[in-house]
Amino acid sequence: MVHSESPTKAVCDASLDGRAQPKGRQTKASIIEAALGLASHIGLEGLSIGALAEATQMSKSGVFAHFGSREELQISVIREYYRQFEAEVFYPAMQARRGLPRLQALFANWMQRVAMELQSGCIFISGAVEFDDRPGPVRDALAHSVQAWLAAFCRAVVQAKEVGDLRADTDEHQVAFEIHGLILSLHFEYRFLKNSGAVNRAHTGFANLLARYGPSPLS
Amino acid sequence: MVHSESPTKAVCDASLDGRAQPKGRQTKASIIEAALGLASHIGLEGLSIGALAEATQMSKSGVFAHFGSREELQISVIREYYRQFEAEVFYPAMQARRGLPRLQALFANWMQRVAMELQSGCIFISGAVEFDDRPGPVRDALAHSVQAWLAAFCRAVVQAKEVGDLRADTDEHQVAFEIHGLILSLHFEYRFLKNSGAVNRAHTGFANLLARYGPSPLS
DNA sequence: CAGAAAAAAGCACGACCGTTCGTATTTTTA
DNA sequence: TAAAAATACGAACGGTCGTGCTTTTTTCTG
Repeated sequence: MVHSESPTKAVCDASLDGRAQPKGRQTKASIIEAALGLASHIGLEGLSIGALAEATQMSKSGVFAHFGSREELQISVIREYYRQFEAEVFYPAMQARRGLPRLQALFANWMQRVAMELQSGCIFISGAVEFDDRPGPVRDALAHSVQAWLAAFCRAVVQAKEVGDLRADTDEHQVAFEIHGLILSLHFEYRFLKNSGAVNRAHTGFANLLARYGPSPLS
Repeated sequence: MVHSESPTKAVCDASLDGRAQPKGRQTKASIIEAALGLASHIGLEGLSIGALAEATQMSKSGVFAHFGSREELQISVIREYYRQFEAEVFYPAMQARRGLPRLQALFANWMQRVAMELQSGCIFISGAVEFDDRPGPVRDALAHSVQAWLAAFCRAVVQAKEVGDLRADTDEHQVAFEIHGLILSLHFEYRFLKNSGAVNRAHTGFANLLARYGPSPLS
């Protein structure tokens, strides 16, 4: 419950006091926050209600009652992760000028979020691996979030084309595919192999990409 | 080191008959094979001895006795996957000429193995996500296998440099990083998002990479 | 402040987990 | 072929899982 305040539902008053918000919602929010912390370490599948109850100093049934099922809990975690991802990766980059600056900001924030924040991993990546063979509502929620983000990234690439920062014949999906690859490779090498050189390689890879897709000096 | 050719123990006679091999080893091998099949669907962490017993039509304790612990079973699976990876990705590509042809063969086989074989995923990738925060012998075995393969791939890049198929100033680790990214992006989009266009994007990405690192026409 | 409503706890369940142990059955060896 | 060794089984253990039910406690409201 550091800052977690959902601007969607009620008016925001958590900064003042938690009282105008019904008690239930705010403990639910704090449960989700703890769950997100756990899930980013051990994965969505590793998330257990027992461990979550211990982490929040509650009883298992007390935690459970807020969601009604484990799947609903997992979906709530996915939604919260998406919200934070938006808030820390997407929106800040929107302040940068359209085109290359915004693209660079998006990539930098993405890198930061996905691999470099101490400890916690990215549940878009771990979830993709856990649920690639497991259909159901959790997978659907995850795929929906991931696709929303990738689509947003693609839009930024298109804008960069329109502004003239990328060649007019650039295939935005190809660019997104390759950049996503850099992120995934960074996640793999930095998080799993503990190879800190991966950070620079991701930066270099991004620069190489821009050099290739950047406007040709002759046109 | 992709050294471990690992027909280490007995002479290979499984092709003829299983009889010269002690009975235990051959059922153990069949257990591992079934375990590998299970693990590539549900992950190394999802592998359970009960499910494995059911798949092999054995009792839980009968399966268990061959390994002594679940971790040892997981490690056996990792070793077997590495062996198959070697046999299907690495060795076949060794028949191609050093340099670009071999690099292309390695990449093609890698793609095939990692994402395109129906259903089963890559436990190097799923394992990396499952064990990036979980120290222990399983993680060590996995990291060892992964690093052996990545090192072998790097060697092929160096050879391509030596032969003159890549620019002399190419950083082989950077190339490996970016190609690994293409594989991971393929795995992500093809396996999780079920986007079949990812196959062509990986190919295109590889071609783009070669164009960049290929010998400059001026030198 | 009282009563209604919401929230959390307590308890129990069936299922599955990895693991152990004693025993029956094979397979290998002498 | 008989003894010895390897192999498989069945039952059971303590533990954790997700999930229902009932009761107690807390919070909100008139």
